Amino acid sequence: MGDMDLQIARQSATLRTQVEDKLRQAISSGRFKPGQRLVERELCESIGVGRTSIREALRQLEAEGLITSYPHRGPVVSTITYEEAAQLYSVRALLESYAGKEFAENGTAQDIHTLNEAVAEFAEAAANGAGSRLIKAKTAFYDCLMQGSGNVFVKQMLTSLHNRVTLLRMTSMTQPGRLNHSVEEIKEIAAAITDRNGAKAAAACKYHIDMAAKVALDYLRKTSENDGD
Amino acid sequence: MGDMDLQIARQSATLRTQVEDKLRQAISSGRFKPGQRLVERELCESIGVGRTSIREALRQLEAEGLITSYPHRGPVVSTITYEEAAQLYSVRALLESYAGKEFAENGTAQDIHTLNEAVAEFAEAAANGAGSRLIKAKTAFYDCLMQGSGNVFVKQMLTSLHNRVTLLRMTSMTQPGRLNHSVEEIKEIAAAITDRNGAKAAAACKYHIDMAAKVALDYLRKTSENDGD
DNA sequence: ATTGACAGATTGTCTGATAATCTGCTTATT
DNA sequence: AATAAGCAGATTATCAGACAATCTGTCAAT
Repeated sequence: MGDMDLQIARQSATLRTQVEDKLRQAISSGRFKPGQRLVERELCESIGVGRTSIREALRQLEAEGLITSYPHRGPVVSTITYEEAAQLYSVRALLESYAGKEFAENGTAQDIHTLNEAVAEFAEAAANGAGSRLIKAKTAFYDCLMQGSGNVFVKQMLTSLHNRVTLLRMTSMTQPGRLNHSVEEIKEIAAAITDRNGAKAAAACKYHIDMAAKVALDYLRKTSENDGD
Repeated sequence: MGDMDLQIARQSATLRTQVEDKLRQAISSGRFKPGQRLVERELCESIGVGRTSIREALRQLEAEGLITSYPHRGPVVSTITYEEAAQLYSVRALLESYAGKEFAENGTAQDIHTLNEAVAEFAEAAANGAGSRLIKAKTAFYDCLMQGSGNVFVKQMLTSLHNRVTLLRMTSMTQPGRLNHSVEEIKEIAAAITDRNGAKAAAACKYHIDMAAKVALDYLRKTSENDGD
C-alpha cells in the first residue's frame, strides 16, 4: 500500500460545510458581488439543498463577515468602505508581522523548509503567469506563514481577513508591475525567517502588506470617486 | 423634541439573536462548563424555542469559537489548553496595544472623556467590591477602548477574544491582590491616552495584559497538574 | 408632494418525518 | 481474557410544508 493517502474522500463531513465552501468560493471568485442580495430559495435551487443547510451556512458566513444580514430582509454580500479597507490592511500588517516574527523565532525547521518551497512555487507561477496557479501558490504561502506562527488565534483571524480582502474585488497583484515587487517582498520575508531574524521578518511582512495596501487603496480611491455618495 | 432617545426597544430583532445572547451568557457565566455537551432538544426545552433558532444560534457561537461541534455528535462548549491560553493572551496583548496606541493618537476628545468616566466607575466598583458592577464596569472600559481604536476589525477580534477568555473559567481579578493592581494599570492606560502618548499607551496596555496572563497561566498550570493527561 | 392602504415577496420560526451516524452493550470467536 | 461483530438507543443532519411577521413597491387619495 505504500504511502498512499489514507484519507477517504470523507464526503465533506456535512452538507452544510460544503455549502459554506461553495458560497465562500462564489463570493471570493466574484460570482456573487458585494452588495448583491442572496435569496434563500434561489440558493436552495442553484445549490440543490434544503433551506436548513443554506440558512446555517449563511449564519457561518455572517459571523465571518463575508455577508451581512438584515432582519426580515435577508443576507447581502458585505461591502467594504474605503475607511474599512484601510483598517483591514492595518490589522493585517499588525498580525502578519507578528506571525512572521514568531515564525522566525520559534518555527520548526520543517515549517521553514515548506515555506521556502511555497515561495519557489509562487515565484515560478508568477514567471509563467498562470492565474489560478498563482492564487493557489499565494494561498499556500500564507497558509504556511500562519501555520508557522504557531498561534491558532492569529491563524484564524488572518484567514478571516484574507477572505474579506476578496470583497474589495481587486487583486493588488493584477496591478501592472505589482506582481514582481510582490515576489521580491515575499522572498525577503522567507529569507528573514530562514535567517531566524525575527525583527527583520516582521519588518518585511509589514512592508509587504503596506505596499499591497497602498496599491489597493489608491485604486479604490480612484474608482470610488465616481460613485461616492 | 430635543435630544430625546428615539430608539424603540426593538425587541431584539430576531429570536435567534436572543438565543445567541442567552447561550453566550450561559457559557461566560459558567452555567455551561467547558467540555459540556449541548443537546439540541434540551436547549429547545430550557429556552423554549424551536430547533431552527437553536441550531442557527449554535452555528454563530461555533464561528465565534465558543463552542466546537463534531459532525453527528453535536456541539460541546470549547475547551482551551494551556498553550492556547498563552497564545490567546499574546494576541490580546498585540491587539490591545494597537488599540491603545491608535486611541491615544487619533481618538476623539469625546471618546477620551468617556474612557475616563469608565475608569472612574471601575475604580469605584473595585473599592466597593460589587461583583456584577465590577464586571459591567470592566466591560464598559473595554468597549470604550475598542471603540476609540477606530478600527472595526480590531474591535470585532478583541470582542471575540474577550468572550473566549471566559472559557478559562477563572477571573484573574479574583486572585488576591490582583484587583488593585488591575485598577492601577487601567488608570495608567487612561492617563497615557489622555496625554495623547501613543507609545506609552501601547506599553501600558501590553503590561496590563501580560500581568493578567501571568496570573491566569500560573493558575492554570497549578490546577492542571492534577488532570493533565 | 406626501400620506395611507394594499398586495406580493421573503424571511423567521415551528413541527413532523426520515436517514445517517455515533455510542455503548451484548454476544460470539479465537 | 482479549478482540471482533453486531445490535439497539440516542442524537444529529436534512428535508418538506406551513404560517405569521415584516419589508417593499405601487397606486390611489388628500
